[in-house]
Amino acid sequence: MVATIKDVAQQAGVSIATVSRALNTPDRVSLAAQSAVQAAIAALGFRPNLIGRQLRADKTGLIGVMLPTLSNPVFAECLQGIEQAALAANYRVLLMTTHYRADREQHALETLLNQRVDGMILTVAHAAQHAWLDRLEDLSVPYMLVYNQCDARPCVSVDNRAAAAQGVTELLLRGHRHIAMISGQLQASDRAQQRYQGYCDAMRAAGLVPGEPLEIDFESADLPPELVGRLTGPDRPTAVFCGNDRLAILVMRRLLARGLRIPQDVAILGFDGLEIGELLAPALATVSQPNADIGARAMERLHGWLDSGQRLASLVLPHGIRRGGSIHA
Amino acid sequence: MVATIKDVAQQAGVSIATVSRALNTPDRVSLAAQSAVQAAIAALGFRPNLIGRQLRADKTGLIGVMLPTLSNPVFAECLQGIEQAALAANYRVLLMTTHYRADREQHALETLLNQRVDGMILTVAHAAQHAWLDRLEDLSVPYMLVYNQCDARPCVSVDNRAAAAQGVTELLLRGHRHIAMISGQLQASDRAQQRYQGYCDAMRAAGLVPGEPLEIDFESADLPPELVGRLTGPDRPTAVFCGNDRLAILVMRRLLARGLRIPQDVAILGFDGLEIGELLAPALATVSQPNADIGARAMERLHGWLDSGQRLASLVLPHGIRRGGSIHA
DNA sequence: CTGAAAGCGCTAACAG
DNA sequence: CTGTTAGCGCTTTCAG
Repeated sequence: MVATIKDVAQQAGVSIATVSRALNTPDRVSLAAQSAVQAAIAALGFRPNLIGRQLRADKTGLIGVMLPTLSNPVFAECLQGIEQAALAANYRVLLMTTHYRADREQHALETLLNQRVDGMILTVAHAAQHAWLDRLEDLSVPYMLVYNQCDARPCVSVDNRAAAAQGVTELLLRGHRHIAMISGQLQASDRAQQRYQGYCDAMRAAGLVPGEPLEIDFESADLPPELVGRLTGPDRPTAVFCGNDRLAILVMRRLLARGLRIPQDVAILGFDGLEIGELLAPALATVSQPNADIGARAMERLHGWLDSGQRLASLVLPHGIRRGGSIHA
Repeated sequence: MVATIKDVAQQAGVSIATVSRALNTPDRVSLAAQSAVQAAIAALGFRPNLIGRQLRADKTGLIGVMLPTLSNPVFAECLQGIEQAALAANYRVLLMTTHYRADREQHALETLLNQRVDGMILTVAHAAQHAWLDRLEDLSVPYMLVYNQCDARPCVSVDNRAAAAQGVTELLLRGHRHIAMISGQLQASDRAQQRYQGYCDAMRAAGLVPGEPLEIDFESADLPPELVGRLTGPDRPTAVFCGNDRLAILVMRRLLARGLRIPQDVAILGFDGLEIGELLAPALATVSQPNADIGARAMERLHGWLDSGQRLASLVLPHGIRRGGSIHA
């Protein structure tokens, strides 16, 4: 059906080796052969089968990307950055999402490994203790973590703990003393834990007792009533720090619907820096991360690693504080 | 380094054929051999090289997905749906984005073809006349278009023209007579053209003269001043229909910043049904599409095609009208 | 139930 | 500069 290098060789009246050379090292082929091959390629509509090439070369030019979800624009933006950089480095992207589930992480990693991707860009639940990451190291498969932050692994992230502390300090500076933190399940995300640490740091530095984190499912579409009760009841906090912008948006919606005024009755601070937050009313204040950059830089570093064989260190990118109507009038 | 089927065979004291069978058709292998092979696999940490399998089978289990951008959540949500359905059907996703550029469309299609994906899910600029799509048909590579809507091709989409007309009719019902349409470049998107047609249909049905479309780059981060001038000047429209939600959000922001009240001074209607629009103030009214479903259904149909060899017809999914504060108080 | 051998499409020695 | 050949890892006849 579809033409192979053999057909081209026959059509052009040369050997398959010459065709291969004409394709890969044109300078080592006579002009006559070169043009005969080109003509044959055009006539047959030949396109090189990358599978054959990959098997032979033991390299695929594929980068495996594993992210929790694309419904959170944080990861979509990051993936956009990865894809951009991958294109520049002439790699292709194989995508898998895990929805914060360990079984899907495992399945994805296994699949990517079997597909013999040249390298991986991953966000995992817990970078520090992760049997599969250890396995990647054993196999010396180059990989970069994004969003995860962990001394022992190559990561591209912001300094989650410091960033969270700085964000909470903004709330403290505005006079808040009763500040709650809402987070996705700590057990499903080391970043969530680090951000909680940062919250604790800032509270303690101000001589306050940090509250327990109020956990909620990362992918839930709304707040559980119990949580809404705590945020609107008599003992409610005057400010809420949310572990990510998606949660912050859910909280804002629910509290506004309950008739609370933001920021007068309660201030809201997010984490991520989603663009869309700026368009909300009030505009969402947030600790911002350079999401597309995180992806792009991770891909660039992975490319360097793949090129040089040299494992690269982690990269901490600067975070920002975006002030907005949700924390001050 | 990494174990192959040969190593497993040696370790287990059987032939490579038996190993292969133990992997693929365990029932055709004796229990003794089976367990010897399993032991060897575990001992060596063997994982089957899919590249070898793919070359042999002339099937990759890969689905090529080509979308304009992931910065627009419409496509991220769609991709999420695709990925979900691909997982269920045991396919993997190879992702490329085009940023509405013809050269990148071409490059992506070429790459996917060379990588021998089993099928493709695509959004192209213009489905009707598209040389590469014709090429796919010639090669009988199964593909499904998403968002594009075109009689001659297999598409999963809403009825763009009817949906747009229905949306504009909502504005007409509220007494608007001077309704402008803002759109991404018509030349880069057949959907944009169809939606403009729908706008024209509704206007004419009301005895009004449709305006020329006001074009703006799909990926621009803000409105050009010239356009802002037209929307705020003395002859400004009382309602604006935007070809997608992202544009609508930009327009809302700009006009609010200029001191216009929405919807009293100007009503805004979007197209896409992004969730986030509900959280804006005022909430964005929009013509909604089932984005994740569009992706998932496209993948399911592609799977059917791949399974049966039977090309499947297009699927038109229902759209919705989401009323919101941006068109009525 | 098992093994030997061919071959998927391609590249890279190795000879000439 | 060019052709012959081996072989990447795997599945699948075809014999036994």
